Amino acid sequence: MNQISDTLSSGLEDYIEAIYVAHINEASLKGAELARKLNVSRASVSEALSKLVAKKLITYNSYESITLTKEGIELAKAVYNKHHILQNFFEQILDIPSKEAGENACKIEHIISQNILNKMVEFSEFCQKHESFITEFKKEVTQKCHKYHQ
Amino acid sequence: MNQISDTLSSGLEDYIEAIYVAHINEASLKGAELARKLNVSRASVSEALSKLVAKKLITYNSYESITLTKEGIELAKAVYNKHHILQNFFEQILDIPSKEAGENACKIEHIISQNILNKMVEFSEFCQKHESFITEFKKEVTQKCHKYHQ
DNA sequence: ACAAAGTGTTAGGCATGCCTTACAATAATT
DNA sequence: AATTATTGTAAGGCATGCCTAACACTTTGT
Repeated sequence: MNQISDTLSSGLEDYIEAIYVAHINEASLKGAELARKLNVSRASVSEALSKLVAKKLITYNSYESITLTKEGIELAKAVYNKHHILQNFFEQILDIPSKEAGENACKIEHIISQNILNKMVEFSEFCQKHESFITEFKKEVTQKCHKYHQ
Repeated sequence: MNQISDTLSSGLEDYIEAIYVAHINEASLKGAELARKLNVSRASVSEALSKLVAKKLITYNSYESITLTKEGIELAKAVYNKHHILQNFFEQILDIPSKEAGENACKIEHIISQNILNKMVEFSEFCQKHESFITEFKKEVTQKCHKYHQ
């Protein structure tokens, strides 16, 4: 069972997301390179790619570069979008440094509900229309920090 | 190794958090009850409790109720706080229904960085001082929904 | 006191995902 | 062409956490 299920484990989502990033950059990607990108062993990548092939999300032959199928692209795009929504929200609204925002987004993207993500987008848009609000917030936080460090 | 490490796996965090909730409600809690609360088998609870005992976070003898040690309380409180910050943020700021907010908080609490949680608190406080902002947001979202469903 | 109900534990398994080691196959370089 | 570097895979393990089944122990209620 679960050969071609509709959802991916968070581990496999990480792999397909990384493959998608290469795809939109029109960069060719082999297993060894993917292992470096994700900081895992080549063996782990090998296992993961087999699973993604079994689920028909990628096409892959040893020593060639990895290709996403149509379904793979759709699925990867969904994960990638989640990542971006979170990253933007953390950076733009909460004023979190980019690196930290990205690291957190990477983990949360696998478990957060779509409804919350949608609300995050709406909230961001609302904030853009009331620009001064976030500006004010950032100003206040900065002042607070100064107080603590005086 | 890892008998008494300083951090808990997300699974164990769930257990200790549930134990803490009983603790602040001054309710006595046995393994079987915990299993029902967390929707897992008694066997899984048994394993988890052994680990928490080994880490000296709880005291537990079969057929008696579970007690948190001082360290256990500290650790549980930290997890519990994270949960609350997330739940509040989702409910108050993003206007997410309570149940969904709680379910998401339960998962995200294990992986989100403290810095983001702190910013969420600050942002919530800032919003409270500018009450109309969130009120406006909720109003707009509601209107949007009506448009979609017309 | 004894049966029934509730509680706890152990053993054996499943699924994820990661690792190292060792080996195989291909690519690149001399 | 031969050597070296890179890449891929298979085997065997580790850690998490969850499950069922079977059995043991305790508590409750008649």
